[in-house]
Amino acid sequence: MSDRVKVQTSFLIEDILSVKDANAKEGQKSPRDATDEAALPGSPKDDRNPAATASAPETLADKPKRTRAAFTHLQVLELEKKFEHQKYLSPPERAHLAGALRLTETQVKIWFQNRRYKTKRRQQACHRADEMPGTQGMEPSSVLLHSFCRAARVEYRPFWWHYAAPWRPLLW
DNA sequence: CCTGTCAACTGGGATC
DNA sequence: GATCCCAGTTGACAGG
Repeated sequence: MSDRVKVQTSFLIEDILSVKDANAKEGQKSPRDATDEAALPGSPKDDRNPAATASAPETLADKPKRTRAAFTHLQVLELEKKFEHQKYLSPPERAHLAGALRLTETQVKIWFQNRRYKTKRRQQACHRADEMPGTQGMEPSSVLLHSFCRAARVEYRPFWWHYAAPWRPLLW
């Protein structure tokens, strides 16, 4: 926990580039990467498990804490760019992107999976909200939903608008 | 403390 | 059987 370093996302180009350089030079990565580095695109349900190479935890107390990698701003940017053009990646494309971003293929795959699901949920939520004839008579949750959809259309993604044009109509 | 976010995880179905 | 996907959940973390 204390050794977990939350990645600070900076919008400065030099910061972004320096992060990349730092990663490239010393192989520094998000906490999970340290274990995922060895995760080959094998069985999707087995490529996690950091303890797999060490002795298996015998008790719950021995069970390694689950970590959540914080992708760098640059990594997210590139993933978003790719996702914008392609909602699905072929294995070679995934491998190439993973290599370019110094992520594992599993991480790229999971990211795209989560991204598609997230997009779909947002669309569904917005669709339901838009079907409402105004906010009149809304239940509190619907009101929140409606405001969320409005907010989503102007979501704070300073890097996003440069790339969002092609498929934005679905959501934004 | 509660809540939202998000990467990681699980489970089940589909495809080859 | 291996691998992919979706749908939903879990767990760590940050912010209010």
